[in-house]
Parts: sequence; structure tokens; C-alpha cells
Amino acid sequence: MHSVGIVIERRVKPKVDPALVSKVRAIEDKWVDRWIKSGIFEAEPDPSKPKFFVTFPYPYINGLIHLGGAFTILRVDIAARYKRMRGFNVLFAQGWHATGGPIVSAALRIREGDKKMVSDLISMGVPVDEISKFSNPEYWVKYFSDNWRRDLISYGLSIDWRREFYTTYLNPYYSKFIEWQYLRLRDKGLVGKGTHPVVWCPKELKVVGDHDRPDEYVGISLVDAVLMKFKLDDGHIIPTMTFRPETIYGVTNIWIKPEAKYLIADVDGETWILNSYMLEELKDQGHRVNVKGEVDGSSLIGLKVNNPVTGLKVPILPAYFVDSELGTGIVMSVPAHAPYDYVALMDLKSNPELLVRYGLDSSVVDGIEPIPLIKLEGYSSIPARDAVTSRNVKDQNDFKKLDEATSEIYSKEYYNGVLLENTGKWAGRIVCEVKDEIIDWLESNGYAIRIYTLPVRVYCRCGARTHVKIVSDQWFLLYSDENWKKMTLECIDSMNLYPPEIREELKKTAFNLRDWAFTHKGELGTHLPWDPDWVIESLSDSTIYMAYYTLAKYLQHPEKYGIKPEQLKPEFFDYVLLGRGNVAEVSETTGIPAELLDEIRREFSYWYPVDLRISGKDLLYNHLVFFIMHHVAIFPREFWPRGISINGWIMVSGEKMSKSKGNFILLRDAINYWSASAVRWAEVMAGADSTLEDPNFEPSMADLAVEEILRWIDYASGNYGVGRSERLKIDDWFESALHQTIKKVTELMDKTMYKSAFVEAYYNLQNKFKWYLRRAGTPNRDLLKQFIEIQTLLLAPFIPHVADEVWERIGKDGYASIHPWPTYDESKIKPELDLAEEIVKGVLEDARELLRLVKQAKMVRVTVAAKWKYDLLAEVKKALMEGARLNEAIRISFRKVSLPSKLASQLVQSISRNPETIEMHVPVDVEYAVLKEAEEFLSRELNLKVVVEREEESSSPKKDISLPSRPAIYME
RNA sequence: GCGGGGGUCGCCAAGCCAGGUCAAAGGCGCAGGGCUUAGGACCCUGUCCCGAAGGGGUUCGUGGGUUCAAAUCCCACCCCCCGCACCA
Repeated sequence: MHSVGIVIERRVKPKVDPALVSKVRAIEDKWVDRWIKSGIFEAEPDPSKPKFFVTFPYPYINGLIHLGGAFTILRVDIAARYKRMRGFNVLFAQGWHATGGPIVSAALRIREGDKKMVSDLISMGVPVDEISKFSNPEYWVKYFSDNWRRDLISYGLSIDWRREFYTTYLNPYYSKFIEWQYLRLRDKGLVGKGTHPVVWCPKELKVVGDHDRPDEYVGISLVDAVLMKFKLDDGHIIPTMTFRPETIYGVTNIWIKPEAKYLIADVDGETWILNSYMLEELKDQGHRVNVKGEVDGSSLIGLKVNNPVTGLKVPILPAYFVDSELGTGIVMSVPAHAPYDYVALMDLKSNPELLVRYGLDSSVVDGIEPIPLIKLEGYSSIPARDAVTSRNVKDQNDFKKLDEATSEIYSKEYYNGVLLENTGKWAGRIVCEVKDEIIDWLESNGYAIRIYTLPVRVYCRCGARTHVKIVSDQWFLLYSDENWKKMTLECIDSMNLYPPEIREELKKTAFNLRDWAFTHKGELGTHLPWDPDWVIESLSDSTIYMAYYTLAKYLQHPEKYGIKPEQLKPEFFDYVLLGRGNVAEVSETTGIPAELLDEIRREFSYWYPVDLRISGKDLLYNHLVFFIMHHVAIFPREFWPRGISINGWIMVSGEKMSKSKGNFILLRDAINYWSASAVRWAEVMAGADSTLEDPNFEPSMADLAVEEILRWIDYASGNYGVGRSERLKIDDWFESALHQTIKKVTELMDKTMYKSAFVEAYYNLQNKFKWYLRRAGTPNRDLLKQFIEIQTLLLAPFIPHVADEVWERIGKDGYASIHPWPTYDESKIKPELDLAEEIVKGVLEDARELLRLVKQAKMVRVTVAAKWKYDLLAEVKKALMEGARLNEAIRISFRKVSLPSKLASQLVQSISRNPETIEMHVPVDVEYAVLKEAEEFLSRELNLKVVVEREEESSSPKKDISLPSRPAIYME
């Protein structure tokens, strides 16, 4: 699915000590080896356990995996590992996508000795003497799938490799599966035939995809245009190409290139004058053409043509901006709304000599004035003039400014321009609303025809100029089918989608989907079973292949199960995937033993449907919708997909990753630089939550991660089992924090919010632990053990090699990787201890601030507020809960608690000034006890004697201002 | 234009759905201190402005509004990114 680019220059470098990286890498190698040997990630159906099937769109293997792919597939691995720890039987398999044109074309280039292609391969680590092997497309598939697998294994992915496969006729088993899928779609009436425009190479006689073009022509797609039929008095048609047929009402003249040669040709029975390029294009778009002669552009100058719509006679004039090789080579001039036309007209008016050269009288242009036909807010009646003047355009050679002006006027007039009275029945309408109607009208009256063309010159790799051809026997998937859409929308409604906003996006995309040309020629893929000249294109053969992972274990291992491709008759798939047919008969037809058929059927029905598909946001608008559509078309409801999680595209140091910027990083390079664990760490920190925002990979984060990882391994293994045995109040707080962390992390993991979960699981927990050590001095032994275990397990989905290493070093058996996920005990979570801890922090901060101001003090007196203040606050809180507003609540509460009026007014002020005290407050005895226990800690931190006392027993001159959660502090 | 995502205290980035505990988490950077032969790492403190008592002032793209109270809700506007199909 994702195409992979190629490294040219490597600007990003690691800063971390390579010796440290080697240490981590050694640990990783050890665990990767054990995982593979033990087969702990090989998934077998187990009806006693709930299953979880998670997938990553298989990559297009024309290159190596880079940080972008690594990011998304890491999220899949995290999901898989997490679910495994949660007790699910998890299937995570991986295949490779070879369908499409790029590999074929790249192999061709190697065969032709293309230097760039060769250097691309070398920069990906291919030895020079092996380059020639890449002239065979099949070798690409083999080489890059091997290398992807290698990279993914060292990355630590928990994939069941027995289910690996690649697509296309290179893998006949897979092709049989695709053939079956399309036969069934055809049975259901979801396949049709029709015409379709393509970019065409007239020399090689083939469709020209992006991969068939030099770089500078990549991404240019064909557009709709209109040929307007102006008529000479002798009946010859002068066709002008335009993207703005509505401006026909403002045509003042026709532009022609005097030096150019034009053809006189028969087109659908009329005599046209146009360039050879458009004639070719017309021929390939179903028009009958026949060349009759040739004419110089100059000889047409001065002639008058009839505007087919307005009937106005306008002259043909010379203009050097006209590209005789684009469109028909002849342009209609609408100076009011087209900057080029406006400037060309002005040029001509100020250079009458030019006219004389063509034997014209300068008076020809004198009478020509722009004809406004669109009203545009914020512009004069001649918007083209405004755009030209504001840019200070000198003449028609000022391409850059003119192109800018053109796109400004075109797009504004298209979306906001209102047609004027002189456009007849279109008057008052907005251009974009009526454009199609206008074209229909022009066409049905014979004033114009629709064509497809390329907006600029586009060349094929072979050097020939391409044009647009309409192919007539194109196969379509009928995505516009109402019923199909309806079922698709139902499925989307029933799915778990992360982030939630993609639900509407998916529905909208499905709803607007048009029929899809699903067959191509000359590419790798699976031949269409009923019309084998065609090959099923790449997006269309990758819609339900997740089902194939459940079969691949059997089909891709003939050495074990003895199944041959030719045995995979449609009946086979009908039986194992749809449960249709009688097993004895299917066995008879296919020659596959009935028991094996049943085993495969059980395997499929156990794992299916897909529980979660994790993908980059780019696939939202095509693949993911197709994925859903084909499932609902082929499978019964119980096998419809259950979930999708989307993430953005990776950035490196805040910039889009690109070869030219030199910040393009291959996964294997990143692992060499920083280790797999540190890369995983930095990828998660880049932003592994489910969101449409782009994550940002910071190389410095990977540097830090290496050290952080080694620190954790050392700390955990060196401190497991140390600590004091007695239990302190602060231990309760940390225990509460631990359980709270598990709870939060679990909730975030369930929402595929992996960065947030990781920050909570590591950074926030570490900070809490640091605070605990500061507060407690020596930690409690049991609690420290618990912390180390929990911390390690929470990290396991993210940095599994490291977790397993720590697990082993602290003397545990088995793997942290597949150990049950830690559970939390709700009764151990004590919010009031957190609040009390906040109070301690607050006292410490306030005391520090006071010390800065007071400069010196001998001791600190901390006075906890009197009980009646707590009672009062409790009343206020109660009143607030009942819906009272703050001031009201305070007033109500005062009536209930009797106290001296002087104190009362003071309190009103401080409560309304510090509303946080309302939320923060804990029972007075808890606050007092915690602060009392913290006396020693506070005095250690402040380097001063600290005394905690109750207001009732205090002699502090500041005791009156004490509030619940805000003890009075007095510096003596 | 339509649809989607964003614009937060030097940079990165939480918070926004469920308004008050938000001068606003965390990281980086910067400054000071501790540790250290030194550097790194690590730990602590500070990092919008003013302040000799925990306070005050001005901030969360811009401008309005709702509210006792707005980064958070409403309205209008500005800027950036992505998709709008045959590249995978």
C-alpha cells in the first residue's frame, strides 16, 4: 500500500554514545532470537480464549521500510502485544503487496541501465554486482520482502511469520483467492464495463502511470476541458480549448500563434483547423478524424469568426503567449476575466506595428474592449485587469506573475463569481453551480464538445509526449450501487473507530464513491479470470486479503499440507470462507482432504473478522473504504470489520520526511543509530495516539531514550528487593498512585492512545516515584518490588526487548511480553491522599516563595485551619453541588454555620479569591496527619525547622488566614 | 470552494468534548545550585512582568459575545496542513 522512497543523503545522525547503543542492541538480539525460537507469537485458534485480529496494510515492496511505515506498524505491534497481555489470543500476520506498475517499471529501468535507478538501489544497500538481478520484477518482490521481514523482526514486532505471503500471479495461491473474490463480485452484479480516460503513450501504446514518467511529470493527472466551436465564414471550424466555457459570453477575439502550423482536418464530418496534438487526442477519444491539409497560423490572422453562442463576429489576432502545442493551439480571448488575454490585448494595442506586419489595420484592435460577464466581490468589473495591475505585470512574457494572477482569478471566479445579465439564462448564478449545466447546454446545441486532456505537456519515460485516450472496454467495480453503499454505511456505523471523527469521513467517502476502474494492463497482479488481458489493479486486490492470513498458514506451506494452487477451485473458497457447500463434495472437487478443509474453515471462522486495522490517514479515502465495501459485499455480517485506528504521517524534527531534505530515515538505519527499543520509544513519543495530526519524530528523543532505557534496566535489576519493611503513610500514597496509573494506562491503551498511555506509564509514573523517594527517603521493599514489576509490564508493549530483559534480571520466569497485564485494585486508589500530597507540595512552594521575599527566617510555622472552616467549606461545596452559584453558595452556608461576623466577612473574601480550596479540601484530620508526617521532609527541603500545628492551638500571628488545604505559613 | 485536522507562555507539546483546582502538565533549551578530578549523566531550584508575606498585573491566532468565572462554550474573521480518486 505505502510506496517507499529512496535515500539519497542522510542528514540526521545519532548523537548518543554508540557503545550504549550496542549494549541495547545485544539485549535485543537475544530476545528476538528467543521469541522466534519459542514461537510465542505464532497464533493458533483456541476456542477457550477470546481472539483479537489486528492488521497493518501490507506495504508495497519497491523499497525498504522507513520511519513512516515503522510508525504505523509499531502501533499495530503495541496493540497486538497489549491485547495478548490482556488475555486475548492475538493474530498479527504480515504480507507484502507487489501489485501495480512501479516495480515493473523500475525493473525495466534497471534493464535499460537507468543511472538513477541503479544509484537508488545502491543507496539502499544493494551490492553493485547484484544490481542486474533487479531487472527482473520478481527479484524485487523477493529481495524487498526478505529485507522488510528482516527489519521488522529486529524492530521487535510480534508477527506470526508462518502466514506471510505476497500478492500477484507470482503467488498463484493468492491469485486463486483474488480470482474467487472477483467471480463472486461479478455474480452479485457489482462489476460492470464502460469507457474510461487514461494518460496514453502513443509510442509504447500503453497507459502512462506516474512510475512511467520522469520525476518532473509525476502527479499530473488528466482534466476535463471543452472545445468551443468558432466558425469562419467559409464554414471551417476554429476550435478553442478552454477550462472556462462560461466565459464564452465575454470573448472579444481569438488568439493564434502566427509562426505555428495548423492542420486542416475532417473531424466527425466537419472541417476543423487545429494542431496535430489535439487531433491525435480527438482520435483516441472516439472522434473520426482525417487530415486534409495544412495552414500557417499567420494566414489566419485578421479573419473573423462567429461566436457560436453570442453570434458576435470576432477577429483572429496574433499572440506570442499562445502555446501551439497545448490544447488546439488556438485560444479564445476573454480579456475581462483572463489575465493573459488582457495583457496580450494591451500589448497589441500598444504595438500597432505588429498588426501592420500581418497586413492589418491598427483600428482592428481599437474597438476591442473587455466584456465583463462575471461579477466578483472585491474586484472591479474587469477582474483580470485588477490582478494584472496589482502584480505590475509588464507584458505577456511575465509568465510567473501571469500564472499567479490566472489561478487567483480562476479560483475566485469559480467559487464566488456571479454571472451577469449578458449570460442570459445563467444570470445571477454562481459559476461553480452552473458550470456543468452550461457545458451540457453547449454540447447539446452543438456549440462545443467535451474532451479530456493534460493541463501541461507530459512525457512518457520513453520520451514520447502523452495524451489522453479513452479506453472502451474498461472493467468497473460498481461502487455507486445504492444497496452496496447502504450496507457499507451500516457497517461503518457499527465499527469502533479511532479517532471518532473518522466515522463521518468514512461515511462521506463511501457515499460519494463513484464506479472504480479496477483493471489495468501491463502491471503485476492477478489476471481477471473472465478477461485475462486485464490485471486487477493494486487497490482492488487488497480489500479482503486479511482473510488470506488465516489461510496462508495452510496454502503457503505445501511442504506441510500438500495443497497445490490448481486445487484452489472457487468451491474451496466458498467452503472455507463462506461455509457454502458440502465438505465431501468440495473435497471431491478439489482433492483436498475433508478434515483439512474443515480445519481451515475452523481457522478462518475463529479468527475472522478483523478486530482492528491500523493505518496512516492517507488510506482513509480509498483503501479503508474499499476494505469495508468488499467485506460487506462478500461476507456475512458476522465477519464485517470491527475497528479502524488512524494515525498521521511522521515528521522528522518538525519537517515532512523527504529525500531531498536529507531527513529521510530508513528503519534499519534508525535501529543501527539508536537500537530498536530507542526507535520504538521515540516513535511512540512522536505521537502514537490515534489522531489525524502528524506525529513528530525527534532524533534527540531517540538519543535520550537509549540512556533512559539503560538506566531503567540498571535501576530495576539493582533495586529489586531492597527497601525498608515498615509501612508509612506516604507508602499508601504511592501505592494509590501505582494503581491509578494502571487504571489510566489501561483505559488509554483501550482507546489506542499509545503516546498518552506511554507518557502515563513511564514519565508520569517515574515522576511520582521520584517524589515518593524524596518524601519517603527509603522506599518500602514490597512496594518497590511492585513498582518495578508494574513499570516493566506497562512498558512491555512499547519496549518489549527491554521489558523481557528486566523481567529476567529480576528473577522472573517466562516473558514479560506475554505476562498478564497488571490489574488495579479500585480500593487502593485514594484520591484524598493525592489531594493531601498536593497540599504538602503547595506548602513547600508557598514557603519557598515566602523565603525568597523574606530572605531569612529561623523556622516555619504551618497552621492547619480550624475545624469550623472545614465544616463551612463542606456546606459551600454541598450548596454548589445542588446547583447554587459560588457567591450564593457561600451566603447560604454562612447562615447554617454560626460564627462571628468579622471572621465571616474575611472568609467570604478568601474563599472567593481561592475557589480551588473548595475542590481541594480533605478532612481536617487527614490534612493535619499528612502535614505532621511531612514535617521532617519539609524541614529537609527548606533547610529550616518546620512545625505543623492546628489553628485551635496556634499562637501564629497568621493563623486567621488559614483555609482548608491552605495552611497559614509564618516565617519566624 | 467542499470536507477534515490544526494555530497554547523561546521550541516541542498537554489541557479544550464534561468552564472554576490554569500563569496553564511534561520535555527540550536557558540560568543557578548539588554530585563529580573535569565533562557528560543524574538530582534540586528558577525560567511572562512586578512584589521584603504566600499577592497583583498581562497572556492561550484575531475581534466580539455568554457567564459571578472562558485556553475551555457561542458567533465572525485570519493563517497553516491534508484529502477531493486511478501513485500506492
